[in-house]
Amino acid sequence: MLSQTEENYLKHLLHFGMQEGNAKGISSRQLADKLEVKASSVNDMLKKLKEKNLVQFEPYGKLFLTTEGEQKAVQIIRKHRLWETFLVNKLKFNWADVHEIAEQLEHIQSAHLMDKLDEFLDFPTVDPHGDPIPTREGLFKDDQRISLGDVELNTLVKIVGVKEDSPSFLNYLDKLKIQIGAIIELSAKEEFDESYQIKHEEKTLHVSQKFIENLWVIPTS
Amino acid sequence: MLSQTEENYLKHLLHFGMQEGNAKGISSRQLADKLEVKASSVNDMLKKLKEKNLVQFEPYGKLFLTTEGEQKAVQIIRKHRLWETFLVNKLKFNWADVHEIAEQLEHIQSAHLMDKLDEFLDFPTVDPHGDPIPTREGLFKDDQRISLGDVELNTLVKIVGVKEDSPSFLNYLDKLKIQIGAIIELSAKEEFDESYQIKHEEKTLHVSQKFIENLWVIPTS
DNA sequence: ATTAAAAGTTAGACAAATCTAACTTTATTT
DNA sequence: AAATAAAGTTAGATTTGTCTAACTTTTAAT
Ligand SMILES: [Mn+2]
Ligand SMILES: [Mn+2]
Ligand SMILES: [Mn+2]
Ligand SMILES: [Mn+2]
Repeated sequence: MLSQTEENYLKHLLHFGMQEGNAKGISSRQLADKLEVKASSVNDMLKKLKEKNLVQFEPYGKLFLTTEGEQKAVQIIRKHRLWETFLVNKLKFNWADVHEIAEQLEHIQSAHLMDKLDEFLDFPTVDPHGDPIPTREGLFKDDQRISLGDVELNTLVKIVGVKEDSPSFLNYLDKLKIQIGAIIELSAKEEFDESYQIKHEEKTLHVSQKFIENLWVIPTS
Repeated sequence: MLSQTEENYLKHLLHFGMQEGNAKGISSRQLADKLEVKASSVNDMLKKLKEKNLVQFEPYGKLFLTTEGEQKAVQIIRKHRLWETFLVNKLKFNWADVHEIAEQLEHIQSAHLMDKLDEFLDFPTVDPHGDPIPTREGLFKDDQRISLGDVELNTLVKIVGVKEDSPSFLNYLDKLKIQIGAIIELSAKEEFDESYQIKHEEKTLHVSQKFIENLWVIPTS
């Protein structure tokens, strides 16, 4: 059985897209920053995970999750998202407050519990932030969402999720009364500071590039 | 913040009735057996908990939980029992299967979560095994339950709980179709092997002394 | 092509929670 | 009271995950 720490390393590796064959392999440096430990700690842990056949790497070489490591990581993400869904849908938590608690709950060891919770939640496919919930078998429904940052001006889109679920961003969305499911239009770009105008329910809002890049959308036909 | 290990020590000390002023102070030997560690490990941990003002003890002397230690322990028990209630009432777990998972869930750190869960469960006062759930403030409703082992023959009683929530005992009760709330009568005792006859819904059952001592009951007037 | 910067690695140390083995104190027998 | 057993303590070792500080390799800049 994996320790919570080992699980966290695997999860972050998957979030960084470190699956086998994925070109944009990320540095252990960034992993260290993200996990808020020193690079040497990351190095020590990677050796340990390699020993357990969960990652693959050679000194000064490329780093990858093995299939086994990826599967483990996916299950942790599944648990994280199911718990977040529970907290919001059942316990009526604000969507900005659930991530921290889910960081703890994702390490509870009981496959049976997750099956029961999944059923109780009526088999949700996305979490409160619009992130897909993998199946029991570890499969993600393939999704067509794109970043609002990649959308042409004057296209109608539906917001389906957020990239980063930081409280500051989520609370900002709440303040603007923008929720998942909202239909918006990216109506203008201000070259000077790369800011944008978006239209939402008759109102026009003015937001930053960072803001629009943080939203997942799908075009509405 | 306390580690899970520290929390487990405190919880077990409370279960052993080690509150200040309680005469039946238990030995660290028994604590070691229960926690499945060596006596020396217990000794090390007790020193640490003493340092943190959670227990009080001198070498070769009596051992007690401080008020602070007791409060912490009560909160852990509260969390354990609320989670068990959630698992049975909401996720439809069998009452024999929840203890193990609650052992993990009791260590999740979020007072807000427990308040929300408490509300979601409609403020339960007892867990699925009939054990009282302390309030937010750490108070146990004082209870009149007594052991079925201490009941006179031919008294009608209502089963309100079980002492040990081991799967073997709980599954045995399921097999006998005896649930919490059942009205039974202790109808006869066999001197030879200290076994008993109990009446339950027209049927007469034959059970051991260990069995009846494991049930909490209240007399029905 | 050198040099400088960044990234990655190693050795040695530390705190937490555990252990074994030896020792001391207290309790129980005879 | 002396001997034996049980309980409790201590010292020193181990494992996990981290650190610092020094070192090596790779990448970027001049
Ligand atoms: Mn999250
Ligand atoms: Mn999420
Ligand atoms: Mn329990
Ligand atoms: Mn219980």
